[in-house]
Amino acid sequence: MSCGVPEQWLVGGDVKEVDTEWAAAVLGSHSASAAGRRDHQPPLQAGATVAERVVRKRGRKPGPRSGPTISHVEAERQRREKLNRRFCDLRAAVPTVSRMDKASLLAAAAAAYIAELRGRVEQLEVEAKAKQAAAAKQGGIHLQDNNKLEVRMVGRDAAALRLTTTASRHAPARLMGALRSLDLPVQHA
Amino acid sequence: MSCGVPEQWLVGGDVKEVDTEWAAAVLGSHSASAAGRRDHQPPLQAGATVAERVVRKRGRKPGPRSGPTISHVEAERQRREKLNRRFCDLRAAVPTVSRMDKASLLAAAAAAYIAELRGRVEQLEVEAKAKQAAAAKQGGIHLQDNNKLEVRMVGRDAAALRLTTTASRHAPARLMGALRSLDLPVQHA
DNA sequence: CAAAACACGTGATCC
DNA sequence: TGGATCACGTGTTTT
Repeated sequence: MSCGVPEQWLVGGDVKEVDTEWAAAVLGSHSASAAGRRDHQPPLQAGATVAERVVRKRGRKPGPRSGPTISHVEAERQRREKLNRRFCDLRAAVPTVSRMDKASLLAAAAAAYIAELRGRVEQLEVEAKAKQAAAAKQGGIHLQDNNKLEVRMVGRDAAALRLTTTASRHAPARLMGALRSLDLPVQHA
Repeated sequence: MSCGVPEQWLVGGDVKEVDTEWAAAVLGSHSASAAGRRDHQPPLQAGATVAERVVRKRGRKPGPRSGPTISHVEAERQRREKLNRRFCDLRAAVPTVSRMDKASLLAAAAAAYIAELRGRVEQLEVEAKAKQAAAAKQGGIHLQDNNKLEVRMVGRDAAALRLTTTASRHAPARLMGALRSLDLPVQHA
């Protein structure tokens, strides 16, 4: 039931002029509040609260203005609603079961965004590297730096390799990766 | 200047007790507002507004409460601030020159999020396909039969490999081919 | 009860 | 002018 659709928002048909005896408490601290909290079903549970919403309107003028104000509050309500809808849409997209504050959610979203961009860049770089590798391939084996790979056959069906490199920092790991990428059954490291 | 750091927040040193003659308008519609609008530099531009913030404090008790309220408002302010920070972080991550409403921004973030996830699964699928293709490649050496490849590290930058195969006809040649395809500098065979 | 999170109405401000 | 967006203080609910 969480984050669902409006679900009969503005329930009780006639919503206006609740005729509250307000005599004093002139334009008191904007009384109205009453709202169901998270999980967005345009927060507000049916009951008495709908009335509470429109309290405040009687004598004549609470403050300087009265005309455009009521329209303003509605507009603001719509804005809030839209924003929360977006929040929910994002919650739906997030993997972790959505028990997040809006703040944390935003953080996650930003993280995902940069991750997405970084991924793009990475893939492009990879493609570029592939190009380069393809260009350099036909020459077969070229000994850049002082890298050496000695292969000595042992019997008919066994080979002993000795890889010696200077510059590479994680040469072993890269060798393993390369071998694995060949789908060679590596038994032991 | 947009979305920057606090930049001397709470500027004017002494900020309290603006001594507003408030006699009437007891706890009027929470007067205080005054804020620089978007682009978040903890919204509020230096000037007179800083004072406006702390208006309302005089006689003694505006309403029933006075104690925990002032703490509450501060907490809420911090919450808002944090949230807006997140919003800015997200704006920074977004490519389009960042002239977006919070709502649109959220939408974009959600879109990016799902894109990111979709990219992940896509890449995984691609990898799986690559594995399969590599396995099916006829030149390759795959682990059917009793083929084994033992790798033993010698020092930090040297590796000794031992390839044992049964069925292959020209195992050594194919090994060399495979290694060559990796663009590894092979010195001796 | 206190702290945190949310929703609401309202005053500004910009276009 | 008026609609759209924002920040703010406060009341309410959740933990």
